[in-house]
Amino acid sequence: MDILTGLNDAQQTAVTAPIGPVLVLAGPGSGKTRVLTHRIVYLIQEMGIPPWHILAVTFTNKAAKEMNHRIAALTGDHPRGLTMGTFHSVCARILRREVNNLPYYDSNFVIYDSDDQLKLVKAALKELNIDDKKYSPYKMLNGISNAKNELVTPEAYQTGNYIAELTRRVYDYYQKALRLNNGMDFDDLLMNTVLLLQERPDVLAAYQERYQHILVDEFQDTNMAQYALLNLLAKGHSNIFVVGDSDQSIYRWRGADYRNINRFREQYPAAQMVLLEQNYRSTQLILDAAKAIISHNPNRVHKDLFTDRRGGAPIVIREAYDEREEATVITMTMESLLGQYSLNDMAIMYRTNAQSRALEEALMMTSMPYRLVGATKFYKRREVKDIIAYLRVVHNPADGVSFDRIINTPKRALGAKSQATLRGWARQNGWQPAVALMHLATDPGRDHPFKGRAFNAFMQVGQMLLNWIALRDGEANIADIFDAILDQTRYKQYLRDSEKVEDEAEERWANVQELRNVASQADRATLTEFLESIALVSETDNLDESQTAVTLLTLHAAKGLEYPVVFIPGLDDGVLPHSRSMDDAEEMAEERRLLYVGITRAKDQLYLSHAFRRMTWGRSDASTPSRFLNDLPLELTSAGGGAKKRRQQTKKKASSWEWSSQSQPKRPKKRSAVSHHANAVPPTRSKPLPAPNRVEDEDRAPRTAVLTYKTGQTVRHRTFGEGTVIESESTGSDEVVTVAFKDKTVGLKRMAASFAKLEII
DNA sequence: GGATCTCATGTTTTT
DNA sequence: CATGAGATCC
Repeated sequence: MDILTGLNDAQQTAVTAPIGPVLVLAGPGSGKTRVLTHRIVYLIQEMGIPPWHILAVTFTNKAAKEMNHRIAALTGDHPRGLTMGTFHSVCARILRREVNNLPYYDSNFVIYDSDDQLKLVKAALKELNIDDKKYSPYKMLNGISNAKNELVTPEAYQTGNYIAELTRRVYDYYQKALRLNNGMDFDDLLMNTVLLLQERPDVLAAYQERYQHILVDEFQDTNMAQYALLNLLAKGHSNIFVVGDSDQSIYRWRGADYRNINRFREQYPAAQMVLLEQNYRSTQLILDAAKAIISHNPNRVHKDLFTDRRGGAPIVIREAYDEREEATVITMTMESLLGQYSLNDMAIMYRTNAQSRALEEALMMTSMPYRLVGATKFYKRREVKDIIAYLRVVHNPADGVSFDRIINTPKRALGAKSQATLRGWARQNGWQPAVALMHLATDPGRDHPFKGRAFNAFMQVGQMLLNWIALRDGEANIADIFDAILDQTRYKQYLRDSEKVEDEAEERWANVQELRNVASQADRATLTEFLESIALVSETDNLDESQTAVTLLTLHAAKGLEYPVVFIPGLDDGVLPHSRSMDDAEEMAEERRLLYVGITRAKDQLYLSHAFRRMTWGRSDASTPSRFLNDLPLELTSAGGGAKKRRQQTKKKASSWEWSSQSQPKRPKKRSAVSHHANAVPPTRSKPLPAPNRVEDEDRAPRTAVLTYKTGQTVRHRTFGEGTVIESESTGSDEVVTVAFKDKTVGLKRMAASFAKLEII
C-alpha cells in the first residue's frame, strides 16, 4: 500500500520533505499524528533509514502508544529498534544506560513523584531551619522545578532577594538529598540527561550517531531542558522534524514555552515549514467560532482552518441561575440527544476540577453513567503507595523517603523517637536507614543504641529486607517479591485492623490486588523496569472506554481528544478566564488558548454555558459572563432561550433560565429572592437546551412514545430503594421519571428510565 | 502512639 | 465548602 494514499497535499509535503529540519504547524484536527506516523514509515520504507536511527518523542505515554499502534498498522509490524517514548522515559533509559558516567548514582535509582519531592523539600526546610509557614514548601518546590526546567543548577541559581536565597539553599540541600537517596525527580531525568550530554562529548557523539533522525510531537509544549536536549542530539545532522501548534500551548505554568517554535525557526533558518490547515474533525461553524476566539491573541502565526464539513449546528450559549442548574440542564440536554448520540459521544470540559462536583451530582440524579478523567488516582492511594514503597526499598535500599513510609507501616511501635535514634546511628556509620537495619540484622552483635521492643522491631524489619533482597537477586519474579512482602508484613491484617469501616478495608485490599495484577503482568520485566513504568504513567493514560458513559474532564486533559458533542460550562469571568490570570497578559492569552482547545474538541455540537451566581469557596457570588463570549460572532450561536437577545444588551441582569418546580422543590425560594428585581421569564417546565438539529423533528412528530412508568406506581431502584412515581415524561428518545423515594435522605429524584432500571412493584 | 480538633488554603498537573 | 496538614490532647 502506498503510504501517501489518503493524505492531502500539505500532509504529503510534510511526510515526503527532504531530510533536514522540518517544522509542521498543525492546527487542531489536522491529522498531525497521521503525519508523524507516516513520516516515520516513509523514512524507513522510502528513504531506507534503519529504524534504530530514529527517535520519536511525545509527551504522554498515550500518544506514544497510539503512534506505535498506527505504525504497526501501516507496516504490519513493529519496526525493530525504533525508539519511541515520552521525553521522560527516553531520558530515563539514557540515564540508566549511562549510569557509569553519572557521579552519585547507581543503576537502581528510583524516580520520585511529587509527593516524594514535597517530603524532601519539607525535610530540607526543617534541616535548614526555615519556617514552612512563612515559606510554602509548594512554592519552594515550584521554584526548584522551574530552575531545573531551565537547566539552572543550585550552584548557578541567581539570588537577587531573600526568598531566592532561601530557595537556593533549599534547592542545594534537596539536590544532595536526592543523590543520597539514589533518587531523581521528573525534572532531573531531563536536566541530568542534558548535563551529561553537555559535559561528555563522547557520550553525546554516541547518541548523535544513534539518533540520526528525530521527530517531536506537541513541540509547543517543550520546555527549555527539552529544547536543549533536542538540539544537542540534532546538532550536526539537523534531521529534526517537529510538529506543533502554538495556539494549543496550555502548559506554560509547567515551564512549556511555545516560543521554542520561534527559536527553532531561528536556529534552523533552512527549515522547511508546512502548514496543516485542513481540519477533519469539526463543522465549519465550530471552526469559525474557534478562530474568532483565538484571533484575539497577539503575535500568532495566522492559520486559516477549513473543513469540508460546511455549515453545522449553531453553538448554544446559555445562562444558568447557578452551577447546579447549569449541571441539571446539561444532563437534560444530554438526555434529549440520546436518540442521535451515544453517551460515549459526549463530554463535559471544565476549567477546574472543583467544577466536576455539581456535574457529578446532576448526573447521579439522573442515573446517567459518567467517567471522570484523572480522578482515579490509583497510584496515589495510600495502600498502593505503601506497597510501592516496600518494593522501592527492596529495589533501592538507599531510598529514604520510601523507607520512612514503611518503617512503621504496618504499626511496629516504632515512633518518632526510635526512628530518630535509627537515623542518628545510620548517619554515624554513613548508611541510609534501611541499609543500617540490614547491617543490624546480619550482625546483631555489633555496637548499636537500640534496646528492647525497638531493637526487636528493627531486627525484624532488617531481616525481612534481607529476605526480599535475596528474592530479588534470585530467580523470583516481581509477583513473588510482592507476595512475600504482603505475607511477611501481614499487610492484609493491618488493613483490617486499621480501617474502622470494613468496606474501606476491602476496597483497599482490592487495590492492593489490582496492583499485584499489574505486577504479575510485568513478569518478564525487572523490578527496575516495573518501578519505572509505574512512576512514569499518568492517570489519563488509562481512559477506560469500555463502558458507555459521558466523559468529564478538564480542558487540559481534553487536548488531543475529540467528541461529537462538547459541553463547556463555567464560562464566567474568574473561572474561564481564571481569576489568577487576570493581571498577566501572557496568562490571559493562555486561558484563551484553553477555550480554543475546548471548542476544537467538538465535532458536531457545542454547548457553552455560564451562571448568574456561582459558588466559590463556600460563597455564592454574582458572576459575570466570560469576556471570551463577547468574541463569538452572534451569527454562530443559536438564540437559546433569549440568550442572544440578552447578549445584545450590554449588561445582563438576571437569568432567564427555567427550572422544574416539581423536581427541584428547594430552588424557587432561592430563586425568587433574585427574580423580583430581575427580568426573569416566568417559571415554566424545565426545558433542555435546544438541540438545533432536533427542533424541527419535534414539531413534525409529536411525542407519541409509550411511557413505561405512570404516576402513582411503586418502583424499586437498585441503590435508592423503593419510591413512588410522581411523574413520567418522554424526552423523545428516552423517558424521564420523577420518583419520590421512601428514604428521606434520597428524596425526590429525576432519572432517565434507560439507566435507572426501575423495577415496578 | 493515636484520635481529635483547628486552621489555613484553595488553577491547570503530559511525567 | 471541603480538604488536608499539623498541633494538641488523651
